[in-house]
Amino acid sequence: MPLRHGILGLLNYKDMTGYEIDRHFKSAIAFFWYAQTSQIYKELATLMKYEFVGCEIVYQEDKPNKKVFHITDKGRLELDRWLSKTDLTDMMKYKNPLLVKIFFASEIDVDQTMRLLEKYIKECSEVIERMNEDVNKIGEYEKSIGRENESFYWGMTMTYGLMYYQNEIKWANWCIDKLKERIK
Amino acid sequence: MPLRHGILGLLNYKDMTGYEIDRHFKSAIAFFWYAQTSQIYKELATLMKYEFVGCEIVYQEDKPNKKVFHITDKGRLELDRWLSKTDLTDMMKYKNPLLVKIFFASEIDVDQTMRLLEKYIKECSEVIERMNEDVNKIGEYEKSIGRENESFYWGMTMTYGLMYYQNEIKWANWCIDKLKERIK
DNA sequence: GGTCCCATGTAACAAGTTACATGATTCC
DNA sequence: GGAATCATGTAACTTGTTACATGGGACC
Repeated sequence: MPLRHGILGLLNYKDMTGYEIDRHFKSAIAFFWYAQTSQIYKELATLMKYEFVGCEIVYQEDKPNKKVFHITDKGRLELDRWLSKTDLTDMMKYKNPLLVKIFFASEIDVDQTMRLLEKYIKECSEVIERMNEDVNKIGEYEKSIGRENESFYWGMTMTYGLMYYQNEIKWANWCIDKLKERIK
Repeated sequence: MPLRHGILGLLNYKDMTGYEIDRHFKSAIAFFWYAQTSQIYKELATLMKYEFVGCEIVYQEDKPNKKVFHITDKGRLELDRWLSKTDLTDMMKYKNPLLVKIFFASEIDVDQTMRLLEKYIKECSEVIERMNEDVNKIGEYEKSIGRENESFYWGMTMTYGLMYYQNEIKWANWCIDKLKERIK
């Protein structure tokens, strides 16, 4: 349910439109929970059904009309219930399609596997670059969310991201070295 | 599609029953692609429909009858097609429910967050322990799969697992230190 | 008597993906 | 003239989860 509760978490900071929520999921949250725009709107509909959120329609002249969502007491209760759970089963269900490919890589030739790993290193570097830009936007983010204290935990996820992608690069380079040893 | 192609990958090594495939997904593959038993049987049905696999029923007296699956030429073609793709979009859709929780952790008290992180460290350590046991079973695995060369790539995923979970522990400890600084 | 291994699934549901659909305004 | 921003979704489909269902044999 991370998407569901992620949306509740954002609405707990301040009222937002689906569009704004989507933008958060495509910036600060993107590297650890990518969500489709369509899924966010679908999830908002579900949250309305459960009465975890409510909404008001705001009519605008220069821009399209919008629905501003707000969290309800029931929603806040649900958010706290979820955040307080220390159950880790979800967290231990790590899934990595790249490793599935590597596991069976003996079927394909070594060059192709190396190219895949090199491409992966490039992608990871780009994620790190984007994240470094985001770190500088921390003040901006605080303003958009209207709170200061939250950035402490935001920093913790950012540090995670940097450590994670650096580790990925380290591993991929190690693999490439091993593969080079093998073909020579 | 990693589950689909994971099954094809295993059947490419040798013929297996759904039960055997399930056991592989719960041992060597478990830490990077956990699959429900029910989903494996469902996926096998889909693979039959596409004619990527075929099966024979083997009647047994002392044990329940079983269906032994084998990969078809069409299935082998599909496996190679998937393995050769160097598209990384799937790989970059990293999802981490723990980070979603940490991102919003300012809502709950610091002690609870620390307990969550400590529990996570424990779980990660256990995964590492289990993996270390598995490394010693490498010969056994080779026998069960009937090949030698494959364990090279299997080793690459094992190294990944060890690096990944060690990195997780490192990060979680860093977070706990930061939280301790904060409350004192 | 209880648990583990072997062995296979179905049904209902939840979550996520892909493709499509619309349309005005603003900025370069 | 084209791209980006604002703004909201639906429909069809795929993938994954949870709960249920069955049952014999081996081992302690």
